[in-house]
Amino acid sequence: MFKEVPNQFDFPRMEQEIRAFWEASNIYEKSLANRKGGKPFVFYEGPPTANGLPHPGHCLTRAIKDLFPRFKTMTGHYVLRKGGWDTHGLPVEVEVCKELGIHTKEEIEAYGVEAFNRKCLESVFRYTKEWEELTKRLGFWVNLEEAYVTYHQRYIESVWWSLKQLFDAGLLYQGHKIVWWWAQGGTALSSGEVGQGYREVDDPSVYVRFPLVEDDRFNALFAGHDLSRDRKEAGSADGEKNPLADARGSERALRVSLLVWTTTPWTLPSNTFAAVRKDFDYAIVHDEETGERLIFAASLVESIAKKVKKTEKWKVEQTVKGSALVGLSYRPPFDYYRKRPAKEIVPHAEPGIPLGDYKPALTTGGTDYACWRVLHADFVTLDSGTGLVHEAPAFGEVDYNLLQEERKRFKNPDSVPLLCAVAPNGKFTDDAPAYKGRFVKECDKDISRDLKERGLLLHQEQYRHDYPFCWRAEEDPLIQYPRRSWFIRTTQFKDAMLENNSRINWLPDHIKEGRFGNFLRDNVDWSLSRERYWGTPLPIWVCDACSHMEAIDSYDSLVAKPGVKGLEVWENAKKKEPTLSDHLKVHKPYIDAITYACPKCAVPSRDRKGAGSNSATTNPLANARGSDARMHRVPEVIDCWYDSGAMPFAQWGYPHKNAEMFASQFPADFISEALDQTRGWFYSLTAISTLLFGKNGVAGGMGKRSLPVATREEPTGKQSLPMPPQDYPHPFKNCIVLGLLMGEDGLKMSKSKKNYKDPTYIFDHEGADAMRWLFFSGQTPWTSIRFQESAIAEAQREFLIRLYNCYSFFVIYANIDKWTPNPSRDHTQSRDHTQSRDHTQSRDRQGAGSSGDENNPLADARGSVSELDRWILSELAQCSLTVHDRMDEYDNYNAAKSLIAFVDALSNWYVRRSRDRFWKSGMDDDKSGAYATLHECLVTVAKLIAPFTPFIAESMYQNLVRTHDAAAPESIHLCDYPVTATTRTAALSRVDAKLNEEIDLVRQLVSCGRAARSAAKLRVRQPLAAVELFHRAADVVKRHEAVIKDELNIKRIEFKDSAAIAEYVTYDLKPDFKKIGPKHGALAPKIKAALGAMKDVGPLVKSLEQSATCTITVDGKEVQLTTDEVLVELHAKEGYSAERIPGQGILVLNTSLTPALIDEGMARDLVNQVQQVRKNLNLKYEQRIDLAITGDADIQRIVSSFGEYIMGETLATSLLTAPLRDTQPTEADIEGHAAQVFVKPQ
RNA sequence: GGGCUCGUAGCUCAGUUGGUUAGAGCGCGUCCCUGAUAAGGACGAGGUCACAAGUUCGAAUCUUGUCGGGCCCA
Repeated sequence: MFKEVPNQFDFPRMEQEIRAFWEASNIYEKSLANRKGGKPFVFYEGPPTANGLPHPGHCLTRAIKDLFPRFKTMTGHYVLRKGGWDTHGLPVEVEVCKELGIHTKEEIEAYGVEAFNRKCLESVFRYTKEWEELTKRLGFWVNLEEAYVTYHQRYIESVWWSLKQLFDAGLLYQGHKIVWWWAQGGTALSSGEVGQGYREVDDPSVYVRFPLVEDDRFNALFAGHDLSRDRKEAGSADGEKNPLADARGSERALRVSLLVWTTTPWTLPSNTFAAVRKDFDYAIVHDEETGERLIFAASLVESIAKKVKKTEKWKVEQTVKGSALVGLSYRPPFDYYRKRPAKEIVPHAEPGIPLGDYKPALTTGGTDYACWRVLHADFVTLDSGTGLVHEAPAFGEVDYNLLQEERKRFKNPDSVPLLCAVAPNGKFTDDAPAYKGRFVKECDKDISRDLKERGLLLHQEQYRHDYPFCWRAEEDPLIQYPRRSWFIRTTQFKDAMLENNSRINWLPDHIKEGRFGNFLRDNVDWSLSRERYWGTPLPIWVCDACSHMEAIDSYDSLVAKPGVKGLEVWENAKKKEPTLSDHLKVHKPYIDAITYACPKCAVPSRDRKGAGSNSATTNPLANARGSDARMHRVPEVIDCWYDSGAMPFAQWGYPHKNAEMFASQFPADFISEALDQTRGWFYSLTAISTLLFGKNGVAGGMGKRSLPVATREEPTGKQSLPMPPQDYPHPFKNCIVLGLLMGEDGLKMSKSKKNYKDPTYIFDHEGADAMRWLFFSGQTPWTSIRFQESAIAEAQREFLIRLYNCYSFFVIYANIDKWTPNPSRDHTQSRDHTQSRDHTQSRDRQGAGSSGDENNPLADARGSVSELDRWILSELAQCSLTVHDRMDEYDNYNAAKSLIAFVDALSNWYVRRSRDRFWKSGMDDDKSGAYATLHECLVTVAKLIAPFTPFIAESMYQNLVRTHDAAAPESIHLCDYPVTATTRTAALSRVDAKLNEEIDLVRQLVSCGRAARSAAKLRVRQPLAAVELFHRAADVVKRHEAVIKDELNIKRIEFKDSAAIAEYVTYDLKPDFKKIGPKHGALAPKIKAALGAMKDVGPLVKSLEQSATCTITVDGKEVQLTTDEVLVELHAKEGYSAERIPGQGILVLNTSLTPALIDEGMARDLVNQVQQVRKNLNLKYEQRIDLAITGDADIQRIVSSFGEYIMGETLATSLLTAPLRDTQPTEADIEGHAAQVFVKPQ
């Protein structure tokens, strides 16, 4: 017996029971052990942070992360699923700060970094329980017990190792990064924080003259202009001597100025360049009044002339492209830097030259001014300003990038200085003596006044725009400001990363060239360091005397350094509080306390040449003799994205341990995260892997084979470290980029709006399977969908409940008939791998399952004579193949569609058509064939959906298989998938494509028949004499005549030939554009029109039928069309209950009724009424009854003539036409005749 | 401001290398069926495929622009 399946099915409760079973029986562990030795399928878990509660979005990622590993496991792969947690970073610090009620770095330091980081450690696992519960209820199988944790010492040491590789290869360097800086608080703000603080304000907006300097370029540009005459005029207007004239340039040139616009006057003292766009048009405007010439964007001349009331005086003398301006040299608005000796600003500059005249060497030969030139920049626009942009690279990120680009032109990039007259506290430094000590924003007005007095200010106005302020000190404007920062030279690997990317299978594929590809093409060096507290400490130690630097790759190697000191800080803390996590010792502040002797300073100076930078042989005593210079760690921690991107090796502690494990689990076959991770995890994985293990990678690339071992100071193991594969792609081959989940209202999910249901609520109401099924089947995974409870319930109805109904139907009748499956069925078919160890449970049955045919225990199903059985099994085989093939391509959406279509066919055709077979009494071959077939379908579908909806699949399997076969695998998740790579061919042979096509046609034909009935308003219970049918595939229809008659409740099908059908139909001819389009071109629509305009297409149809061609006249030309170029459509003539059947056919309903047919219809109505009564009485399906029906003479007649039929259908053992005693009758209306139905259970 | 992406029926989503009649489910309406009943079936209404221009014999599909949503970066 099968376990009864309740009508009121409780999915959530079933799921909890299944989960308990899995946990009690260690099914997940067994599913791994079962595949040990199988081909590995490598999955990487992108670590979530557990310091916040999981939300529905995490359900989607965790569901898809579960789907493919389960599928791969069932197809024979060994799929390790190591969990992971991301535990570092600003979000954690922010949480702790909230808890402590503090904000700033000063407050954190006042609280104590030691105590603060301990708080962070406590905080990161605050919601672990919730995460674990979510993971388990969702059915996500992942090893959380051995999850990697980014703050663990072992993990951090792997990260250190990788950073040391980069450092030693010169890929880790210090530079500047322009950050949004809260000057009063002395801290940088994250982009999220900056975003919160934007406010609309009025700032001064100034139009400033940058007078040009006379040089070759200037003279070339102004060769045709007579500037001397203007000088005289100008001289008389402005005074005798131009105060700006000096060595560089002449007064002649100073009469021509660039017109530059800015809303931050305070950045002008630090001006370094002016930027134009090469392809814009610039006007040289001559002021006929003053004689001066201004250069700015041609399209803005009119509007700016209006502003300064020069519409009459300004004349455009010439228009040039921006490219003609590039290279021009100008006089900056302030002299502070220009007049200072270059050597003060650029240490390697030769002495005695002012910065204004400093011309360092170019890589291409020759020299150029270091500062105050016109450059090209893409970001210049004409939306506002003058088309000429003032560049102070210290105070803008794009401006800084421009500086970096410019530096590349010079032999020594540092020749171009980063001018910054502002201190970190937001006040001017000595570099701008006039404003020294004043907050920059407060100097705007004075700067404008100064410019005006010196004749440099053309115009000034107020400009309203959005500007960020500090979110915790609303009156403090933020400024962009350069900070020292550590960078990884990722740009050097840009091409390698692009090559790597080109091999990755991205889903959807536009990510490859779109979002991710663009990001790689625009790659800038990775800003690695963070001036924070809770993170992986940057493992670089610097000598306080000579600035020598070393990277450290493990705690042990640090401790082994000569003259190491400061270990006691950690030891004392641990002594004081023995429960302190040992992982903290590699964190701030303990790690910062550790110092050691500088190996360079330690050696007498004459020997220094010989001392390598990472020499471990230096005599530790040398320090005492030579110097007391100490190596201190730099204060920064690293970007936590680096942590997560290092997980391919760091999760195993590689290379300090687990080298083989790493080698066997690299690269990943499959990862998946949401779209917002493109520049996060996807990038950090790709960048780190390419730099370390790519073709020119520093830790495994070609020509660097020794690194993993050689850099270790004390190789502990004797085994050599296996090299990771270098072939791209790595570290992941396939990546599904998920869409983002929106709330019920289509907007971003937000706790305060309460626009989404909590995952737990869904688990309790609809269940995890329902949610998973929606994710997998509702849309492609990269579609951003609304997370709506109703959608989950709907997906559940459409598939899970329909499947459940089939399952329930089977169990009900199989139990009634005491039918049991043949237990010799094999559920573990074959292995994808040959070297597998014995699989004792089913070893002896292996042969039967693997070939999948004659000897197969399914023989009783497959050998069935019933066409219906053969058909559904063929459809089952087709569906299994499709699901396998789609899943193999990571296409869960179309796999699910195929499953939906199959269950629809099973439910709405197979089960419905088979009812009589199950209901008849006794047991014959047909009936047992039907049971075996339905059982086979249900078990196979359960296996097919096991990766999708693992709970209901398990529930069905346990009941359908395990109750009768104790030798079958303990869980469905230990079974083989119905189709695997090795059984694919066998599965293919089980598909009878012709039969599938035929039944498909029959189903369509029946559907048309129903439509015809519906149009004639004839209920299906009313039998009809005949339909008249014309169809090209009449032979197919004839083969399935009985089915069609039964489905349509008709007595006869009359087949008509094409001559007779003309009576019912008209023809419509249409061209097949796909065929005639390329052939006839512009004539195609005219052919259509010509065909449509013909009054009688009969001759054409006849011609097509006889000779497969026909000829029509279009535009006076004869055009020949062949059969496959013309679509012949049939239309029923008015007055017939007729329907057109796809595939060229027509069906006409004969609607005339005879008394006999009416009687039969009423008999069926009576049966229906009796069944209704049975149901109301809650009778068991197999309950026998005594039946009586009373009514008028017509009813009496029908009961007596159809008595046997009625008794058979209603399981009545007697049928009377007089009331039954002690039984309440049920009144029934049979086509207007009153009847009373008496039902008495026996 | 830049990059990417989406915009198709009341709702949620499909739509294969451009082919002239754009689909599914839900919802709605009418009807049917019901010994699977938290079902099932048929039919119907509902779409200027965001808008505009262009390429083409032909555009939901390709190109450009505009508008709107989203993500990422500024």
